[in-house]
Amino acid sequence: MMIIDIDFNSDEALYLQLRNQIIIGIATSKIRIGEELPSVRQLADAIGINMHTVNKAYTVLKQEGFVKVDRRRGAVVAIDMDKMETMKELRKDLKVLLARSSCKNISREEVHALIDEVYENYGGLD
Amino acid sequence: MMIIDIDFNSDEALYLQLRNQIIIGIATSKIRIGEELPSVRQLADAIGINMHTVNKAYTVLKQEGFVKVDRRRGAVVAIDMDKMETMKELRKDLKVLLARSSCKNISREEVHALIDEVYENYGGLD
DNA sequence: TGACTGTTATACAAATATTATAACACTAAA
DNA sequence: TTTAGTGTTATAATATTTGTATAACAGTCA
Repeated sequence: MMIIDIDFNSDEALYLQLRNQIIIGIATSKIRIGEELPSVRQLADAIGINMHTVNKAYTVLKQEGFVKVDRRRGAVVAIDMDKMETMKELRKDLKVLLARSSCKNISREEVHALIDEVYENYGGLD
Repeated sequence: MMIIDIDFNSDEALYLQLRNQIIIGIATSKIRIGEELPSVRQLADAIGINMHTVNKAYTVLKQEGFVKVDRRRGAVVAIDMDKMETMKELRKDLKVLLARSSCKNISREEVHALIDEVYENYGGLD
């Protein structure tokens, strides 16, 4: 199972930290397509948080098309290829992110380089 | 003065919508460095929201180094060049964003293209 | 003085986040 | 068939965040 580390001092909601780390886990193949996520009770116990907080993360992941739920196997990684929807969201997020960086004198080239850096760090996913 | 349009049906907090739009406004030179933002009361009236909501947006912008406060002139656009800090935050945001896109089969090249597209749309800021 | 700044202090309502128990329907294995 | 494991749902309680509402304060400027 992948390692999840939650920052209880972060201002980011627990269920969102969980969601983000699971998405990163999928992208970096620490969790494979078809693989089962730990049960809500297991993961909640392991982290030391409530079952419902994990359940909320799983529900969001399901709505966003990262997992499907199988009665027999629990939450299973399964990607919905809603590429258009995702592109739309990405564009909106990037608008703010690029405005922020531009204000702070971070050039377009530096952003491109930063992206490549993150990709390399992930170990060449493409 | 720049145009602010708030989506009251959005799940994004009003003060964050405000913050983001002002940052985009600065990046796209709709508000220039040294220029004064409308007073909290003026802007609140114009949008039809409470003074404190605008004040919160301004406080966040100040903490993040986008405006400074002048007793005489109110909130003035002034960028703190805390480039290192901003880079760190960008990297963290990009980690999640790129993981998300990678899961949805959006390639590295498509992300680069999307970024260039947003930049072009802004009118070539650098 | 008078009108305007941001700031601060309360108070309140609504929504969200988190925890806590408990039960339900279903599945798989003993 | 019992038992233990899934996710799901319901209900309740608490804490935090968000947004609004008044009101006052100290400083600035015409």
